[in-house]
Amino acid sequence: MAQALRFRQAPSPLKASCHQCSLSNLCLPLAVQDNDLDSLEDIVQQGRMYNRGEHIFDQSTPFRSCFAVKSGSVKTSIITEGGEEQVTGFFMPGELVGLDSMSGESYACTAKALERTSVCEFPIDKLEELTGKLPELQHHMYRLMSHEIQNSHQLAMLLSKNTAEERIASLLLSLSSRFQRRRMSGTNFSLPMARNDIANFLGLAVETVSRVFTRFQNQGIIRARGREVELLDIEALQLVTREFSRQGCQQ
Amino acid sequence: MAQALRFRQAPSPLKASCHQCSLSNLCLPLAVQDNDLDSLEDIVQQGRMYNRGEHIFDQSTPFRSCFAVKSGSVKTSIITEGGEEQVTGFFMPGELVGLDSMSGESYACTAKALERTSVCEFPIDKLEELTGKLPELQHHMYRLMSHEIQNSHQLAMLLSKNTAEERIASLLLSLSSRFQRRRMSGTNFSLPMARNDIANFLGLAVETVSRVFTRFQNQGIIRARGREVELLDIEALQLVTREFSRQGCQQ
DNA sequence: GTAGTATTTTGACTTACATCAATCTGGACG
DNA sequence: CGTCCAGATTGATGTAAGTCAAAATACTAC
Repeated sequence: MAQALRFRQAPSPLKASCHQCSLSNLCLPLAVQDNDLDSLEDIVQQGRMYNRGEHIFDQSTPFRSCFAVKSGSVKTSIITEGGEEQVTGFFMPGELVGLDSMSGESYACTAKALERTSVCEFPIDKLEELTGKLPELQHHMYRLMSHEIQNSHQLAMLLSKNTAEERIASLLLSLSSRFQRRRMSGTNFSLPMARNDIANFLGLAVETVSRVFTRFQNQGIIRARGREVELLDIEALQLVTREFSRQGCQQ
Repeated sequence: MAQALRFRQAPSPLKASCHQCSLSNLCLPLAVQDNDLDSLEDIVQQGRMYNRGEHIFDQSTPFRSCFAVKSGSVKTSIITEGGEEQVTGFFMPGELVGLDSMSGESYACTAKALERTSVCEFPIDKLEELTGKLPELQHHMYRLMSHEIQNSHQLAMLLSKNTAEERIASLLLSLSSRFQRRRMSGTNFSLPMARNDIANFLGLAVETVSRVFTRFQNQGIIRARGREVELLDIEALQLVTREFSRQGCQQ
């Protein structure tokens, strides 16, 4: 009952408990010593719940905070002047959203909840202050941002060099390993995003995504019904993603 | 004469002078107060000169340092297992190379001098230590990395949504503004990279790049002879890059 | 349940760019 | 000053994936 009452006042800054969080081995707490965890808790704010489709922030929002996904999932995308959308990433529990926005006044992208989602908020000024005091946390931030650059380069590579099948196989494998990190099934999961988002992210048309899904299904590599996906043959998927480089080798 | 002697011993760690560097308003010194500049100088090492084609580091090199381009220019690329190359960026004087490598033991990419190039080396452990002491420098590092993520997202967008003409126009405009930042001509410059690198970076075939260059030339938008480029009509180029979004608007 | 809308799938046709092949520079070097 | 060879250009042809159109399926809300 007391619990319920606490959640009612969610929009107001509510201290989160990293100590008790099941994601503490994935999220920022991963980088700090137990005795420093308190100082991290001091700056975290328990964010509110977002329903599917709600914006956590968009490109017109002044940049104040980074957000760690606590439950659910988030899609980030850039909206061009012409209204075109480019999905730049999907974020799952334990992952940090907003690292691409630390160089401007406003957020560099729009973040939207793909399902019912909760986040923890890290006000950037407090976070920077803290990373100045905790070298391991600073180091971890550098690592996270660096990793984000690598991810993005990887995506660019996928977009410029790989076929539709290779791109989709890569995405499925990426999702698989991220589910596994959270001790969930890596072969049997529910896609948090629509086909449309997948298509946009991978630089394909929806129709193409759909066709590849059915092709994979016919080949017995996956089983897909709507957003429910089962990876029947992970090795075959891995083979698909490497098909390209293997051919490059032969020449 | 004394000068000449100093440069002879270049390979050994030689303290660089940020105070006297003409790039101090672009590079890391930009972020530090005058009275803290000494501590930055203390950790910088004057790197050696690299001839065109020489590797500054590659994916097998253990990650130790970030490098600021002092003169010349650098190309970074990822080499896949299959030997395929994906160019991930071009770096000009004042820009920092290696930010994508801060999350692993080895460099995440290979950096190659596109012409005769000199760099300043920032050992990462010393740099992290220093950013822990100088909040503005830490802030600047976050900004740089964040900007790198944005750049990369921008590239992904270009690759997944834009035509060959739009991609090339974007690259030309990006180079133009980067030359201008260094108080050089933004309309009349020499491309540091080969057509091949442009093609690879933009996810195109060399032939396509070549064709677009001649098309632009026939339209009177640019004048190009080999690597020498003159932007005759910047507005037209900007128009090309926005062509796409404008059409998106009309629908 | 049923109506209504959004998402996904399937099929027919088109297109921008890749690929293949040949020719044309232009700078390095003896 | 010609020889060489990597890089750049130009042309002809093929194809993966986009676009358009329509049907099928999944959600939502009343």
